[in-house]
Amino acid sequence: MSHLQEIDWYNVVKGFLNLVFTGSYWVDFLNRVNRDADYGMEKPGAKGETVVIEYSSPNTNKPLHLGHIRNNLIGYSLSRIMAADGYKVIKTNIVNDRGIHICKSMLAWQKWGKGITPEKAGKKGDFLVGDFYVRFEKEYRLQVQEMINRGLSREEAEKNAPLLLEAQDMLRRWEAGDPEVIRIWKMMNQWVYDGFEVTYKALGVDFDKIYYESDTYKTGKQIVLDALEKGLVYKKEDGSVWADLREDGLDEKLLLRADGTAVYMTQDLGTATLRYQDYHFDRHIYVVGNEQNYHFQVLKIILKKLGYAWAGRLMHLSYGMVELPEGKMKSREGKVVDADDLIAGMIETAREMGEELGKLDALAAQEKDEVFRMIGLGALKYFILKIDPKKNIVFNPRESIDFNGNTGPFIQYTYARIRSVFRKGEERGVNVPEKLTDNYLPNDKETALVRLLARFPEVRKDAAASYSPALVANYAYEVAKAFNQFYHDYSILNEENAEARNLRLVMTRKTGEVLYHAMYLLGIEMPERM
RNA sequence: GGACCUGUAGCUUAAUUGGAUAGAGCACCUGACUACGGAUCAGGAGGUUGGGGGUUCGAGUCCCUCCAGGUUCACCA
Repeated sequence: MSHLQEIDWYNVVKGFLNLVFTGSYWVDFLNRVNRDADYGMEKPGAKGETVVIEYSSPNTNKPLHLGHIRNNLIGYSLSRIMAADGYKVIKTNIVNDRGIHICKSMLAWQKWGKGITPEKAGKKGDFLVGDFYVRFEKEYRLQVQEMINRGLSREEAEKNAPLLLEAQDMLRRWEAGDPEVIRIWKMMNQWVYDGFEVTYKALGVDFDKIYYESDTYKTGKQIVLDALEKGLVYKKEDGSVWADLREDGLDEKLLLRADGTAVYMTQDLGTATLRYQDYHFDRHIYVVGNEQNYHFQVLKIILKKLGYAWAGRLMHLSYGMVELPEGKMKSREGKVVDADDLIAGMIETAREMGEELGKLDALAAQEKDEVFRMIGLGALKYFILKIDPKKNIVFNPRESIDFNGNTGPFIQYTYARIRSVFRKGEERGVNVPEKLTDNYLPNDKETALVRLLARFPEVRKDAAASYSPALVANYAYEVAKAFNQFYHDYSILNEENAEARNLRLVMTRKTGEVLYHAMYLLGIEMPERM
């Protein structure tokens, strides 16, 4: 033990061997990483493997809500974490633009819309379409109740309400290519896309490739028909097509309806195979809520049954639901935390707090807006991402999201402080040294910070291996906290001992870089001042 | 009913994957700048890790069982 010069001393407590690194070990570490501005980050693609990450996956019949925000943030963060782990990453989205849900909105618009458009209504298109979805649901409920009053059972009524039959008929006409149905469908979907675009942009997420269910279901149908020909799946008397999963301990699974139309599973079979053709991925991660665990279990089994060797490369990152204190969010009943509102509200809160602190009064209005936007979004994103993805979140809209403590703004603030130090340093002509000597060895607070910095690559790797942005978020907090503790007790620029000042300069710059990158991995921007 | 997930301080949560006295933040109380930024820092109080068994040197973590909550088992997506 004594011949290892990196070890200062050791002791044994309750069967544990404690090794304490020497101060010069940490000086060496800082010298090793000093000039590497991308310390801890791999080059995207360096690994030579491709990972496709699907997230967002909205239905086109309503605006995005808080649940989608969690999905998007996890997916986007994960894409950056995987890229920083050396993967080539393809960010992708499947738009569920087809199906009975959109037909419901279309039908309601046809019946009661009087030709209204987002322009005429002065409303975002996704909200307008969502209104008609709610309207359909309301009228449908009325019809059902009326039928029950006339003596039908609830089940019969729900199944045979004229509005539902009309919507189902519309879906059949859509799949048959009826020009009028297609026209309305295209028009209303476009309204929704335009609305989504605004939300995605506000949230700061994007995609490399977007798939549309209205395309992929055709591939899916073809796959099922081919499998039918090969005898891998079978047809029942009524003409519906099924896969038998009973030897896998599951049930039978419908793949095509009796009328030949596709179901959800059909299009996902198509989407997966199209993506494999497009990217020959080594891994494919679906960021989808845990309510679809069964779906993805079945998807993998069916693909395997159909002979696709890459079925084993599909992973489902199953995250928990976001609920309200009164229970699950329900779009149909309008009980949701709307994404646009939440984002705007966070930015507004950041503005109020910022104006009150008054630190940015010297900045132009536009610059201030930009900072408040970063802080509001930083608070929201960090709040969501610091929680283990697989846990459910209960979000109480009446309790505001914190800006102090273990929060995004705390970390942003720490970064702004660091930037401020270097701005001041430049004014005074202080430079960060190329190399440190070990004439000055780090004190306790400095050592605590540096050893945290040394853990960054490992934390980043763990986050990639376990698909967990939360690890990065909590790590960033620890670093920021350790820095603030050090910063409170010691001077950097004002330190008179040049050796000590140099070590602090190197360490502080590295802290700034690590915080910046860690937050980058979460998709959170860092302001130069706040 | 079957399958899967979750349960840690009033609230939000962490725990190096089986390791040391379960660690933070919010809220509550008490303190700290003529300093490079107080959205900060220091301290106090707050825990039978849902209950009970078991596995072993050692369990918040693994196994069994019960309790509570959630999801799913659709010719919805």
